[in-house]
Amino acid sequence: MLNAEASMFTLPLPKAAREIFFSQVWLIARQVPPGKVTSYGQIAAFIPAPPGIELSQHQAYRARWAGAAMAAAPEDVPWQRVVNGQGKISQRPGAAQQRQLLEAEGLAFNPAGKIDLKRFGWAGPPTGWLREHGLLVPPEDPAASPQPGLF
DNA sequence: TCCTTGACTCAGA
DNA sequence: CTCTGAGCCAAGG
Repeated sequence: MLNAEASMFTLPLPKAAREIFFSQVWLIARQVPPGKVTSYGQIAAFIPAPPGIELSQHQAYRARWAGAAMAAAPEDVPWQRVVNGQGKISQRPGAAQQRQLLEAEGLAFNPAGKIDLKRFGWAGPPTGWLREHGLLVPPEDPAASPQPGLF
């Protein structure tokens, strides 16, 4: 155990791996259209483990690495469209501005400060785009695609 | 060199 | 719905 008290810990990402990973986060974040949001974890799930990083470590930390990437995002990245997996804005200085920007794009927040991801959640990039950029294509939900020939 | 500092998510109870 | 625990460190001042 490490740092248990002050909220949450860690992000072990060596410089070389970080450069690759961050640029992929930004690439995906730039695809999120106005009026939609995605989450740190959803973006991160499209990105393969960077060279030299264990898969288990990647899976444990990639969402927080995505957060770190957004903190360092270039001007042209719509950082406000990335929220946490519960549909809430992660608490930090700048959170108020994020909410303001999203409301200006037409997003609605419930009294708990939560966005309805069924309504405003982004489906993610098209499969072809993901493949072109060397990103991971998520497995299809078998229940979502009806079998041809079956009633 | 020591110390601080970190935009997360998921499963279980 | 809320709450907990687990994941287990590299940079920069």
